[in-house]
Amino acid sequence: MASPVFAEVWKLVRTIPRGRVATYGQLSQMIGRRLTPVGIGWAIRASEGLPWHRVINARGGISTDNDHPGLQRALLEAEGVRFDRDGLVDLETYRWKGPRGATRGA
DNA sequence: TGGTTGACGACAT
DNA sequence: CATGTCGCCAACC
Repeated sequence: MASPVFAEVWKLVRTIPRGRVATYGQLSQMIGRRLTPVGIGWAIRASEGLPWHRVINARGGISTDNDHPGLQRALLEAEGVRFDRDGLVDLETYRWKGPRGATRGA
């Protein structure tokens, strides 16, 4: 693979529980800021078979609508993630806290 | 080899 | 509150 950081991103994305979401900036910080949010996008885009639909922007909105119109939202809704009228996810509710954040009850 | 763009984010205006 | 600019890492031309 191109870079170990990519693998980290992939592993991290794979760790996101079903019905939960993470932001690009969040993942960027999780890997120690070794990759910028844009880099996260690159890593995910260059991967296959990942739950990429669980990765959204800092506003809780979809940033992949250009590549897959409506797909990401549909996939998330299929997992029980609700969108408001602005098409945004309530990060306070669905934001994934990380691999160790699971220690706390929902 | 160098410059620009991008599945983004935060701050300044 | 909306728009503009810079930062960041990797890919593309």
